[in-house]
Amino acid sequence: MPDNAVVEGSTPSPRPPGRPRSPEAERAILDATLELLASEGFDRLTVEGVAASAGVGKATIYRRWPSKLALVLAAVGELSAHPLPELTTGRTRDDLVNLLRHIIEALTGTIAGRILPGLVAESARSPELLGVLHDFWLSRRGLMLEVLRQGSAQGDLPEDVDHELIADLLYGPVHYRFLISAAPVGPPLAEQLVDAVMAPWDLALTASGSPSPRSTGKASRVRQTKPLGPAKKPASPAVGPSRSR
Amino acid sequence: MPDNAVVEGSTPSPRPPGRPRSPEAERAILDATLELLASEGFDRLTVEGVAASAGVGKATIYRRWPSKLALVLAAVGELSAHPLPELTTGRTRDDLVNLLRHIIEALTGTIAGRILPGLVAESARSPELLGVLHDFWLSRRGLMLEVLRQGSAQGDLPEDVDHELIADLLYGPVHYRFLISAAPVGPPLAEQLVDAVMAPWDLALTASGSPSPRSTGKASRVRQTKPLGPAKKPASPAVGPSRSR
DNA sequence: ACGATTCGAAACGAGACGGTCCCGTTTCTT
DNA sequence: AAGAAACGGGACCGTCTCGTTTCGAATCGT
Repeated sequence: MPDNAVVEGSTPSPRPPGRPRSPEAERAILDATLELLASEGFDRLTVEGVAASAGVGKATIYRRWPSKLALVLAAVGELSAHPLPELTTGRTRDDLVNLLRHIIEALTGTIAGRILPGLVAESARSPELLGVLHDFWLSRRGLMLEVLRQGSAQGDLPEDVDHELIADLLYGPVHYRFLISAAPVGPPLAEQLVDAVMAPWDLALTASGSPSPRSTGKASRVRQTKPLGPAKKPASPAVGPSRSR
Repeated sequence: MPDNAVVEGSTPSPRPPGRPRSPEAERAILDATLELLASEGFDRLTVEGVAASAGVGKATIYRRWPSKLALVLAAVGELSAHPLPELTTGRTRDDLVNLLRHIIEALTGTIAGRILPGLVAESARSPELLGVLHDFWLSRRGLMLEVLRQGSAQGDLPEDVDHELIADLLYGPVHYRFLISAAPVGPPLAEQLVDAVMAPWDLALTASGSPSPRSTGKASRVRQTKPLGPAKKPASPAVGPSRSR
């Protein structure tokens, strides 16, 4: 009978007696879980390691989450609550670039990116984890699809284009370079991709006689697609911070 | 210096005494390793499991490979030796579609696709595994880059286009859908991607002054994409992307 | 002040794993 | 025929991990 945990929200205020659970401990546990998830991966992550890294006892963890999987799900679920980018500048190209920059920043600049590879592997085996990850992706992808629809409505993109395919055309290379190829992934990639996908359509649209007032000015801007990527820098985030024993 | 396994063939004929190692056992071990790698992932794969699944004693495994990692590396390395697609039809679009179909088939129809997620996670932690995987990708990607260069030379693609970026535009969505999104990945995706990337360029090229008219209507389905002039001889002298360590 | 409940720390049993070793048997070379 | 090495099978060891339990101290509401 170890659980019967916290069921707040609907109940008024039962005010359970005794010492309340420490919010700091909870934060430390979740943060340590994410950190170890990034450095060790799901399989190599151990509850003892989380406890030691968070400076808490193992019992403190098991008092809150019944298993390692539940703990990881809670920690990863927190990532989905991260703020989504503000956009809606109205200009299709800029919105797409911002959206891509945002995901690139998330991949290369936050823990989410370091956790992703391990989660991809585990999600193939755990439906619950797959669901949590899917929420994360769908919330991002939804915005892009909205921008694409808006772009079609504004004449920046053809109307009959497959928005899902365009979204994959933009998101795919980012994740491909990040996960599989060791090619560098940086903010310039966002513009390169958007230009590569939009610029030819722009030319085709303007040339085929459907001039939209906005696309004309933009075509000139888009005209100069980024020159070839100059160099490749070794992106090796390999870190081996904590060697336990 | 992972293994140093059987290096026969070059040596004259020392003829080691005793019973030779069984080739069947070696095959069974490697096959079982790939199968368990697919179903369990790297971390959950156990040498005992491989031995049991292969109908072999554990010692038989350790007699050949010194560690679990070496065994996995050998098994994965075998995948890199898989045959690459015959292409060089000379028609850029068809070559690209074939190339994409080939990788889609490899992902969805062979063990390679089932072991990929787990390997992606582990490769972030094991440089050796990363190298083996990289050989696998580079051998494929090299072919695509060659087709793209040929396409630029034939006028099917702009000359100043970033071939690396185009390759990522084609390969990225495939792996993105396969690994992250749960979207279906099937042979039709190959044509969709190639058309989405090439068709607008086609229109842009024709509209920007190329005298050869073709595919006037909607560009979403560019069926017949014949090269402009007489098909230039492919002149692909011994396509040799053979990366061998 | 008091009891309830938390806290960090430590230990526990059960089980899995990697890797080694030994067994009796089989298959090869000399 | 003899020896050498590989074979499948399994016992074994040290280590690790999980999840539970116990402990004294700290902290809260009443």
